[in-house]
Amino acid sequence: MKIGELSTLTGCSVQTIRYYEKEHLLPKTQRSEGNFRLYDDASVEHLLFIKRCRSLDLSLSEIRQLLELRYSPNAPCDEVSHMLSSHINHVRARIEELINLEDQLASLLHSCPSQGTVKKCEILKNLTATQKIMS
Amino acid sequence: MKIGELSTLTGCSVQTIRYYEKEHLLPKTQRSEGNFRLYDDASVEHLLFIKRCRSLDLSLSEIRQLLELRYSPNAPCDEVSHMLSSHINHVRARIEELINLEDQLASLLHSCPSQGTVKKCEILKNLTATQKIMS
DNA sequence: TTTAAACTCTCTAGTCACTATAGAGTCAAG
DNA sequence: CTTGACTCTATAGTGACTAGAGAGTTTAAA
Repeated sequence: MKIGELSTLTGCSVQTIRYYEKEHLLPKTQRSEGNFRLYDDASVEHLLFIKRCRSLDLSLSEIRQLLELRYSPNAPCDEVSHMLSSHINHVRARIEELINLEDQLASLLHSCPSQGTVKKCEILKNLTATQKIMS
Repeated sequence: MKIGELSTLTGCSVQTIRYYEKEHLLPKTQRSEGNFRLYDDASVEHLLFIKRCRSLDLSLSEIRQLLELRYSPNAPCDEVSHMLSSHINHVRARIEELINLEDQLASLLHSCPSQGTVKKCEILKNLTATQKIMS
């Protein structure tokens, strides 16, 4: 199959597929006479693996490592879980940050009744004056 | 004061300050005879405002808008709270996404005892075979 | 007075994971 | 035989910086 079909089968855009090839996440394929990339079922599989990893927010370089492991059947598998658990730690840390942010933003929003003019806006005052926000 | 002092006073790097100027978040300053940027207390204030907004994850273009409002004392202040509440919605949506992600990653991690080799690794199998992860 | 260190200047390129475009070539149907 | 859909490569843009080169300026010590 050509790149367009791979694209519709996997839901990755054509440009993204070419980009993955350039980044060595996909191996270079055979080409047709007219220099079109040719793919097979294994390519679909391979690309879907990448897509699932991306949907878990793994970086391309993490995925590259996973792909290497995937094709090294006798490697110890704890590398895989190690990577995943460090990744989950990042995610958890980011969640903490965002929840904190949400609190700050909510306090800031409550601090101003949103009537009147900017001159008296408590939000802008709070952004100007202090790191702490009074709610 | 020169840019280095502004940098230490605000905790923004020198490059970042110059970048903000280029992006019109900071006005162009006076220059010394030797072409060094010269700042005053108002600059510190201004930059700290930007920094606080960044710490709330507001984008530079959102901050540009806030700065405009800040210097338009008679503008209605609900633009400010409107921007903030749409921002908080983004933050909340992102938190939802990340919590979902965390669940998926945790299931994936649990699916493999992390002993043995890649060949039998349930994590890789789950990443390969299906979108759903068995825990 | 010299000179060395520390600071500043502009300009350019790199980061990440794409996305968008230009301009050219290939292929299948009408 | 031409139109339209597809594909190719190469380049530039996104956001918010960060890093570096290479040059000029200022300040302090020798």
